[in-house]
Amino acid sequence: MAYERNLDGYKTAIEGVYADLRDSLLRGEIAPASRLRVEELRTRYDVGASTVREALSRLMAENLVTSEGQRGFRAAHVSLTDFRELVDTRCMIEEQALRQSIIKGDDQWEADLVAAHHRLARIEAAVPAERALHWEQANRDFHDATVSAHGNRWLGAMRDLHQTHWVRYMTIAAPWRRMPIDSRADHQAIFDALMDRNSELVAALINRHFRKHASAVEAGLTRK
Amino acid sequence: MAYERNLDGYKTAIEGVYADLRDSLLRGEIAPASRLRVEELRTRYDVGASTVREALSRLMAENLVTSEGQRGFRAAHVSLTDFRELVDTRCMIEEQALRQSIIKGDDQWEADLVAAHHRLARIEAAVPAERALHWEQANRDFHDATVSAHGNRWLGAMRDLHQTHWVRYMTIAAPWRRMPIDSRADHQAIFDALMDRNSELVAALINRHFRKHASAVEAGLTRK
DNA sequence: TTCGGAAACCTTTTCGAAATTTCTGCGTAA
DNA sequence: TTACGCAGAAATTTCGAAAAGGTTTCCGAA
Repeated sequence: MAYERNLDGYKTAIEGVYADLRDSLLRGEIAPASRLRVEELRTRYDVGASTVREALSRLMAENLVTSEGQRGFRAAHVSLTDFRELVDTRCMIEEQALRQSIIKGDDQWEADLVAAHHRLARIEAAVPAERALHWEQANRDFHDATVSAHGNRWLGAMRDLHQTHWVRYMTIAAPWRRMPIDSRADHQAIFDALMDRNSELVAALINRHFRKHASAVEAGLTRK
Repeated sequence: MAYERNLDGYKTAIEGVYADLRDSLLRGEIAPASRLRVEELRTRYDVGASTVREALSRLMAENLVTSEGQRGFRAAHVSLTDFRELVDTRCMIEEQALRQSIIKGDDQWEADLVAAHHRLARIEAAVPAERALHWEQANRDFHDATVSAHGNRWLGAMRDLHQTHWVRYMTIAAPWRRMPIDSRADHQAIFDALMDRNSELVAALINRHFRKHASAVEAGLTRK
């Protein structure tokens, strides 16, 4: 298991280990529920025991890692039940963020949204090769732009957390599912409804949109 | 600043320091935004540096402590803006948890709710001396009982987090406000609406109930 | 006086070994 | 066969000192 990581560019060693470990967890390189032995990580990153422990402690903040007194750390477990609960709350959070954004959104919000949607639409209309390269980022930017006017940090933090775990489930259970077949129409519809400031329609659309993505993950989770 | 703490009863020293520090933070014994020096805490609890650091790292999970690379830890800051955002999301979360509970609630939920409401009503009808002693716990138990059937761990975790910070703001900004004058009528109305499974009414009542509490805190925060 | 820089000081961060606890495998007794 | 217990191994947790980085103070030059 000899692989060297680059921990440069971070202010402290803890941050470097934290970032790399987080990345491994989100990429699915570390299996859910597997043990994260301090001694093992210590040699992998070539740092002290407490540096590793502190990085792991910080990952506990995002529920990516769990710990049980005197029994070490583990990667967060995954389950169909857990994922379904995640989807439910994610829908709720996104819906609320969108409703707030529609209420508070100013010209700047609209302008940013138009731009983000334009970029995404271009990519979704492009050939598969290009899509694969940029879609993920453009998709995320678009969704971020839709809610960018909500202006509530607590809501934002919850949204980030749910997005993080969503990505992890995607990677673990449906890594092939890069871009859902019909997301282009979804995004157009959401964009139009937002420009109309039609909250009810936006709410209905985003729920459907998310649950469509979710079903692919559920299928992947069930298969195992 | 010589005060001895009891760290017994915890599996690890980290957990003990974590629990005591958390308590101090919630009691307002540690001022918001004040620095949390490792060296100072080290001597206070008579433990090693990394034990303190890890306890602080775990408090970061709950946003009770912040850290900036190479510049140590600080108690979370408070502000009127932050509190208002907290209140908004707390209302949203509680409303959703209640709606889910109403949908999923079974006989057990109803029975527990009746019992919790009964206990709370007794205390709210009692003489001030007794109220002061038990109201806080009974109030919390009642609200927990109202949402106990929602069955979504993500929602539950968010709810706990918001409740934690709510308590902190209460303690910091309005420590005298033990029991709002008219919470008795509020709780009765919420209870009745729940038994009727009237979601819309419950939603309206809980928002009003929370914002009533919140205004006392806002006044306290503004005064400073 | 004001500014720049350097030294002294303080704090955070990092490490590795020691202490503590849990896990594992094996032998013994019921 | 199953249960129990007890070493030995393995892993976690804890400590305190040393290294690294930030902050303050003070001195001299402009």
